[in-house]
Amino acid sequence: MLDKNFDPKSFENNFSFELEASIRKPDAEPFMVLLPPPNVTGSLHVGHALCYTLQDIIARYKRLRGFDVLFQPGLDHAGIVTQLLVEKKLYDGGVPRGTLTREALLKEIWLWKESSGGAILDQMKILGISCDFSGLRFTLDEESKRAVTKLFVKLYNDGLIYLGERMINWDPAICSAISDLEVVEREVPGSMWYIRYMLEHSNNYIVVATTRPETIFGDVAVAVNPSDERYASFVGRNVVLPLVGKVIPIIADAYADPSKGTGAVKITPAHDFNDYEVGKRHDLPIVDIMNHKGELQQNVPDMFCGLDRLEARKLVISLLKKKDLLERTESIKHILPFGDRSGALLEPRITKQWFIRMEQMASNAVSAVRDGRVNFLPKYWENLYFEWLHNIEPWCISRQIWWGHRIPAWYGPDGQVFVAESLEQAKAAAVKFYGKNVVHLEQDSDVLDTWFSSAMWPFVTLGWPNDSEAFKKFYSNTVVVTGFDIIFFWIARMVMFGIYATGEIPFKNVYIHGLVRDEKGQKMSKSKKNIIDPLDLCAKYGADALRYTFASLASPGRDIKMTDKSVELGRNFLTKLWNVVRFAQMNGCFYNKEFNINEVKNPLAKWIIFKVQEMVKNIEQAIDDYRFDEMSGYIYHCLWDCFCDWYMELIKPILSSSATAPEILEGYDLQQMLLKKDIRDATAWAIVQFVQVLYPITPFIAKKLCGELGVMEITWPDFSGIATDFTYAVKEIEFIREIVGSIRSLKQYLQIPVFERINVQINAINAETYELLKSYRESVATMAGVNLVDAIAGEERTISVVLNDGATVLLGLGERVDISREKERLIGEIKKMEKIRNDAMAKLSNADFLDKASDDVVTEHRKRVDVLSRKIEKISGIISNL
RNA sequence: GGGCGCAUAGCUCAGCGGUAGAGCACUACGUUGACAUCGUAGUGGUCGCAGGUUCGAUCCCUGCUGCGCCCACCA
Repeated sequence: MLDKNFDPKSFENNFSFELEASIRKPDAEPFMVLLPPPNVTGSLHVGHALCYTLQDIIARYKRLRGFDVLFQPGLDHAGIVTQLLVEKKLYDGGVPRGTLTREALLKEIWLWKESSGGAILDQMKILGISCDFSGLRFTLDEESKRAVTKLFVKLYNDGLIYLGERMINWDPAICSAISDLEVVEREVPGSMWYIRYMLEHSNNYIVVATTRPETIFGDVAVAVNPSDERYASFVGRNVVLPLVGKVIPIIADAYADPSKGTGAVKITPAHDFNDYEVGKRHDLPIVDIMNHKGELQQNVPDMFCGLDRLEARKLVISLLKKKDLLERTESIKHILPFGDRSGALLEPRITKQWFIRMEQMASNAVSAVRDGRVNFLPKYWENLYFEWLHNIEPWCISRQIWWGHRIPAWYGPDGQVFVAESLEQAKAAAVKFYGKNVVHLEQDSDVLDTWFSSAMWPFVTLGWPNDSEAFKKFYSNTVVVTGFDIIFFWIARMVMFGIYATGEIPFKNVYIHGLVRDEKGQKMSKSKKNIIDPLDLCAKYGADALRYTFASLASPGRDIKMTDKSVELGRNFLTKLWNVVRFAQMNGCFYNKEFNINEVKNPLAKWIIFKVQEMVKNIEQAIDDYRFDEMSGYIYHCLWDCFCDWYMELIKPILSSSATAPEILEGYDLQQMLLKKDIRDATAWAIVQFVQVLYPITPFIAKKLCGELGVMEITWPDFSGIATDFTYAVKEIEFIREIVGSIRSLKQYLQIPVFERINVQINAINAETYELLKSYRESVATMAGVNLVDAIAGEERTISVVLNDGATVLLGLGERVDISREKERLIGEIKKMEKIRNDAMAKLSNADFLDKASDDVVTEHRKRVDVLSRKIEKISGIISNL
């Protein structure tokens, strides 16, 4: 028997889903849920919890529907994040950064990975994510390494990967190049300094505005706009670079914007993206003044050597002031680039890096979505995808760190590069190239951007480049669920690499869920201290309640504002479920495998079967549309509103009737007994259906209740072979609901105490309805809190309700009826009805409406007018009799 | 500067060319043998604004306003 208190903790820990997740069905249709591998350093935050829950719902649902579901977990080695984390730990333990050799550091990172990496996997189990953990993959495992090397070499041989010397975003904290996507821009306070650049051989000067005075040592020109008349006479002359004394030209270039600063801009090709382009146009020298840590190093006066750029800035300003070359300073707010991982202010730098040419792959990726092979949900996210792919830049894939896939390129003594799958192959290529044996080849020290291997995830996890069975079966038959923030980082790159490497798209559907925000709609962040920990919520409300809440709130395209309290939605619902099952149990409703829907006679049972069937149909549609909110909503309303509030209430008199078991048959009404058995079976049956459709969303309680009910295996409801016509039963119950509802409503309106069971007489419109009422007498009386009588005594005052079919409900009120108030109420009723009726009548008298509106709509309006007219007429009659 | 999304009850959000919905909150009553994590009945909305299309617009179109986001620029 279920406990009186619903306590998820009492059973959630007892269930593990690894086994069922690992079951393969070789002959079944394949379906893959592509789980975004969390960082090996990660722990479960609320965004993961949402994302994984939605995927798990799909995976479990598809399993129930008979698919061979592959839901494979993995971990991402997360190059920069992980290396920074371990270096920090080492630093805290007294090992300064940069003191370990490559091998030693990698050993430390692997040790850390084995001991404390992947904690998130256990947290996923608490949430009930049904991955096949036996198939766990890592983006840096041996198979991935082989695959990454293979793909790199293929890209290189196809001329898509190249080594180039270009300006890139450099992170001086990590001392590595990063890709454009890893740059985050933030507005920060700063200064604009107006500096005098003296004209050569003159006392005249030109004022240049800059936010980066320390780069003055890298200046190679001052640019003005060719159409800027203020400076027309300056073009072609030279200025003396302040603090340096070097002479540089004033050039005319359209890049200089007369409306910005003073209209004259210093050109520092080594340290600014735009200046780099200007320098190329004017064939200017590149004067690099910084090292990899962002310190001024070369081409600067001695006193600046070794100073950090920000320190150098202060010194430059003070010196300029001394020399009276600083005209003025302005405080401004400006947007500067920072590294997304390190948070450091980035430096544009010209370095040698590996790049991938993206145009062709991007164009193929665009086509895949354009022609519908890959679908975004909601569809509008494809705009973002297209926008990025249309303006795509070469992808800088080399990183100057050690934790990651080492670039399979080797250099000969003269710097000649050999890209190959192994040192042996590189050597062979070198021998061929040099025409003799090479003593030593040096492997490129860089590793690949983490996203390079992530982009291969859909096929690497299936065994690519081997021609595996898994690959043939599952590849492309896939959905991926993720947040919009990694559409560029991951989704677009998977499509590009997928098509390039395999010729096929990696997945069919991309479901983009919303962001989980705090109650004010703010992003959760450590600094704002508004983080909600999903594990706390699991501990407080249970994993199922959290999962159910996520499903309910997951409306497409909407962010989710969430607080602890939101989870009460799920908790309350599951409490309701728990209690109704307990009640059924108390009344001897246990799952009967022999229960045959086609043999059900009782209208109540028929009604609930119909409602459940309708619910299941709706759920199936909802989940096909990825409408998790609708899916949970259908279950919620069917269980709570139909099953608990009506069905269970209506059957109570039957369940509590004395008819019990065949062995004490004697003396009891056989009809009653059979009816009771029917109702018990139907009740248990309905509960089992609820539990089954809830299983994808709330697997723990589903398992628990199935155990209680004696259900061996959870399957999806199957309504094939049902020959029952439910129409009449549905009509019956709707009629009963209307009667009970109207009596309740009136009783409260009249402020009649709940415990006072007034007499009620129902005037049926025909014999059929009369019979119907007889069989629901007890239920109606209990639910409405009244005595049903055949006739209310003549002297008693009554008031009436007219039902939709014309039947009348008379409430006997003794002497209490306030006639004028009652008149008022009825007139109010009529007014409401008249408004609706007149609206409909107006439409029906409109020739255009009759002509152009669909037949269904016209018929419906006619019916509306009929029903309302009849009711209005009856009520008018009642009024005039008062 | 370019683009995307959102605007519906006090709050959080569904919905949709044909009588405006849910949950929470609120009000009244209720502890009746499943459930107070509950029940019953209510209150509450000219569906952001202005035009247009349509027999009919909260829904479709255009413009505007407000909020959020993405990309680009930023001497």
